[in-house]
Amino acid sequence: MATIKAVRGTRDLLPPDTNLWNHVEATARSVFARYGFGEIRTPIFEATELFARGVGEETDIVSKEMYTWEDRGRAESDRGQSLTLRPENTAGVVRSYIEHGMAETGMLEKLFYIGPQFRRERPQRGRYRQFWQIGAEVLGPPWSGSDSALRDAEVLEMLATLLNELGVKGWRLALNSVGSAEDRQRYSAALRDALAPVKDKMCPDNQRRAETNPLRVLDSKDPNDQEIIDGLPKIADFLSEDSRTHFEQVKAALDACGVAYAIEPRLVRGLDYYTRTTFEFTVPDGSGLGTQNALLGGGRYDGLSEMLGGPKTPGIGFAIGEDRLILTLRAQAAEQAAKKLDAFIAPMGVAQNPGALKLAQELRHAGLSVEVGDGSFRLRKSFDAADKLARKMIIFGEDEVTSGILTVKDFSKGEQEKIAREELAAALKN
RNA sequence: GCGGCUAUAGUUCAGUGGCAGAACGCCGCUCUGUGGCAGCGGAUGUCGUGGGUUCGAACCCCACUAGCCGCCCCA
Repeated sequence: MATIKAVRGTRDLLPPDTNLWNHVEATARSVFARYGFGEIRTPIFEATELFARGVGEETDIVSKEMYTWEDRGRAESDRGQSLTLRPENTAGVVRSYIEHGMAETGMLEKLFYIGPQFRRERPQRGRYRQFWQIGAEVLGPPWSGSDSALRDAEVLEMLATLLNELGVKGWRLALNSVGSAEDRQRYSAALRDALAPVKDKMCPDNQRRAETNPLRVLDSKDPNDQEIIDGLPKIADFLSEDSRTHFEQVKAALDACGVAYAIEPRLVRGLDYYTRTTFEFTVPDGSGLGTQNALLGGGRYDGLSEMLGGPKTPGIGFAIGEDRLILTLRAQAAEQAAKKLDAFIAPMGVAQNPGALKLAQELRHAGLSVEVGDGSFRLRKSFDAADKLARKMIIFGEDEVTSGILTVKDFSKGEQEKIAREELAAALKN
């Protein structure tokens, strides 16, 4: 009979890998807490319309990558509703913000999330159909200071701190401003005009983009088209006074904090809701990501709340590709020191099993990590198992029970000592 | 969604038309309370799935599925 396997583009995360996942998430939580972020958990599926309106009907994500189905509820109210597994989390967070009237506090909200997202793409290294994002959003009514450049810089500085604390090497921050929605509109029109006479000479992909989304032409990697692209109008020339000032303020604050960045006029992000500041953190070749070298991306989305029918709520946020972060850490890290248990108890004979379990209970209650072997194991087998799992092995046999003195082998030193049972927990902590 | 490469033991892989293999790992014994070394023995398996060619297919052909690499796009 055919065995059932994890569906394409999904995978199991197993120990010891999950240790690294937990480490990454714990570090992120710790950093976020220091910057005043609280955790939000939104549903894994939402009304399809949320993403259509928020992320943008024309984006690849919405037009061809979503897992969407029609609900079959009994109630008239939910029958036939179109639902979608979330392809990203920002729209859900903003929906929740509006729904719970968080704007009414007049305060800035700082929210972070960690969770799976779903996109139906061709799987590849660093790209899965169920993938994890660690993200955060800063949002609030305009009078909360949510549109201040200070917040952009704070978020970027926080990301630099997080990557450094995780030990990511060689990261690079690419920064750009795509301007307000109006700036973008004008720039897009200018690009279309500039491309019209020359697009026939470009590759088919770029010809298509010139029509549908001219900003994306800037991203093109096609070497033959670079000359044309270099000659296109620059976004910087289309920024309004406000947008320009805002961008300058972001840069000034980053300079003050010593966060290095590279201005990249061609950095255009694909989601429709981005305005003004956009950014991306990449890692160098050889960091385990292949061509998917974007570790995280984000930007400002001053109009998103209104697109979803909410009050004017400027915001800025980012999403880290946790799968990619893990790949990078694994590729960059020298041999990961395997986490070992504090002790392995080897009962000598099945008659000692109950007593061995009792000893394990005592040690575990004392805060130690302990595994128990089985009395049927030969001593040699116990040694083999213990050496793989634990730093020390406790021999638990008749002699030890009657004398109350336990034999403890320390694998790192290769030494063996006798320790009284009352002192065992304390001794194992060293 | 498009193109290329790949799929054999738990793992890494060899085998390119004639008995299904190696290394590591696993289990047992030498060796019933002192292992890791060594020696001996053992199990590894629908050769990704289905079909075709052939006296005979892991090997050649077709389809499918999955993985990897690139494109598109994105985290």
